[in-house]
Amino acid sequence: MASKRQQKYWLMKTEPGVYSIDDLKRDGKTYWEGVRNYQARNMMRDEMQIGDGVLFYHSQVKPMGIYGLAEIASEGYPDPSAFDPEEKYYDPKSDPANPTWMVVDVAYVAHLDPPVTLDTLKTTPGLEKMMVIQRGSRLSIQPVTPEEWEIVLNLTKQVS
DNA sequence: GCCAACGTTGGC
DNA sequence: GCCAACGTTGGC
Repeated sequence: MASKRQQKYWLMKTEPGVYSIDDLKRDGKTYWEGVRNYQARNMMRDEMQIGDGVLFYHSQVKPMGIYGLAEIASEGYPDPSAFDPEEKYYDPKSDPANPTWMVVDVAYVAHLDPPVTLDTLKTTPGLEKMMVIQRGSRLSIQPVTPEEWEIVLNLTKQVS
């Protein structure tokens, strides 16, 4: 067995009206259904590993920003919502024998209090390259560097 | 509510 | 395989 590789860090975006950090706290764990973007799919399928850190970002809310922490709780597996015609995320083109879309499990870790707002991210030295602050950045799953992770956590307190 | 960014679709 | 049209995301 290969030695455990370095922990990686991610930012995952949701609208609180769809799935919020409060929902995740209530559920403890969820699977990240509904991603229909190949770049994001590839990260879940190929790169995420159990124990990776997640910045839980909320869009479409005031103020926008990082509201909590989570962690990756499984490796990638086929997205069940793609196969269910009743599901909003149903994709008739995805063949269960050769699934197009993948999910990972995501487990609750903590709320951030206060949340780290988008405005703060934009004005904090060291975060200039973060994908989430770039204009037109629509990717719902983004890689975060260890340095960025460290800086973000130093901007707030964690509460469970 | 607007509209820029940008991924996807479909005609050719 | 190109690229214009279209739809969606998401900040403002």
